[in-house]
Amino acid sequence: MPNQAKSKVPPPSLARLLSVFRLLEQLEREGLKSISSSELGKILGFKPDSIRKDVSYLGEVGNFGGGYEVSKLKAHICANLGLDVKRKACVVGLGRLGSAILNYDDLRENGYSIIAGFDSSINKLETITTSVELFPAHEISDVVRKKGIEIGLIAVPARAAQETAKKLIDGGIRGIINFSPAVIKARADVMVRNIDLVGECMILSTTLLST
Amino acid sequence: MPNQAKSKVPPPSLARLLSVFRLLEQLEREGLKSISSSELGKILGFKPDSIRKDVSYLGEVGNFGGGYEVSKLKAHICANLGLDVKRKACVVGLGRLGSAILNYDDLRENGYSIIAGFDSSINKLETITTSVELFPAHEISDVVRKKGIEIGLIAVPARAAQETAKKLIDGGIRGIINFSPAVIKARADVMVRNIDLVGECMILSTTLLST
DNA sequence: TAATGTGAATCGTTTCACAGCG
DNA sequence: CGCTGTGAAACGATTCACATTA
Repeated sequence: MPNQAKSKVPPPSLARLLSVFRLLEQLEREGLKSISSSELGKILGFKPDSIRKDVSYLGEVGNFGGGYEVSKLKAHICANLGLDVKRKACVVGLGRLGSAILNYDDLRENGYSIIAGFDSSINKLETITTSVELFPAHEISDVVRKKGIEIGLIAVPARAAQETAKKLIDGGIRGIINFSPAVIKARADVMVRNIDLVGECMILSTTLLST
Repeated sequence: MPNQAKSKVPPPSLARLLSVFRLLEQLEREGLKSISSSELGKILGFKPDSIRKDVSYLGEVGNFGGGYEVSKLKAHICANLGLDVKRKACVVGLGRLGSAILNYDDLRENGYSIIAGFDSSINKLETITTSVELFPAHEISDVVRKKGIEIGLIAVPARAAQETAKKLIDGGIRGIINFSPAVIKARADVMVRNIDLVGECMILSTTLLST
């Protein structure tokens, strides 16, 4: 019965479903009971057709006459995509960006517990005030393994990114989000996602060059 | 002669080309003269075929026997994608994340001048130490217009994101990078890109649910 | 009737295979 | 010969059109 979501959901659909899910959380808080695919699409900027197909990858949930029941659709997506599982995460690199991530409430509110922070500068570890436990960088593998941390957020300078990733992977990390512009090599079973601010700016630049 | 890059470069190719460009900058600094598509692919994790096709969208530059000349390919991508144009940017929302972005050196080093910061809290404007000029949020439209700022980086809470975007757009902004989880509506001629940390974590979670 | 769910058509990207050049 | 550049084939995602159902 626990529909072990066969990874047959195309990546773009997955991304949209996550957007839908988070919108549904908000709509539920606002007391909305029901919503149609076109209304969802209007709010999120997707085509209603896409949303319907995305949802249908997870099985049927809608009411043919009158859209989707908000709580039902939300629960459906949540269960199918495993969003109800809480994950432990850590941050490596406690500069401005790393510190910001360390204290980013949105993560906690969405089921991600940041339970460790790392930096190679002992000085930094002593001066930062946070409720998260801090460790020197050479303890990354140990701490990740002992605490069962699954997700690593890398906010170190580019030149230190690969080495950082290696330590995380050695500790048994499952996924990495890399904020540095460096390219990270990882085993196939460790998923890496890059958040590249400069790259995003360049995409804007390129697309806007028609000024 | 200035090859007004017809926007016939597919979006995925564009993203790859930007990665290649930044790698080439690094390789050039390291003194490398020449590189093949397969070597580029190995480093960046792309298929050599893709890289060759991506590059070919911009015209021919390679040497048929021996790969690409680093400086030539770099200049070629730069010119075609308009990466040599410097852009003015601003940051709205000077919490931890916004402050980190305000002082993010990688942006400056890649041709993006952050020339203004905004926050609705006067108190915050007075306590932050930065070399960037700071303004209260109600001056966004004015400052953007007067200074000719093209890119706006939004790091405000979700509930304030749309309103912030409106002010930027009223001031004539050309592109927005939105770090908040909120969905932003903009005119078709204003490009919006979203950087969604929680969403990225959820994509990891979903893909890793096979633990 | 209004909206879902879904095969079929369409569109865009990637991969393949190889001709062409240094 | 090695590697680029590129049509053609394969693949995957989106959009369309409509049968289906409360």
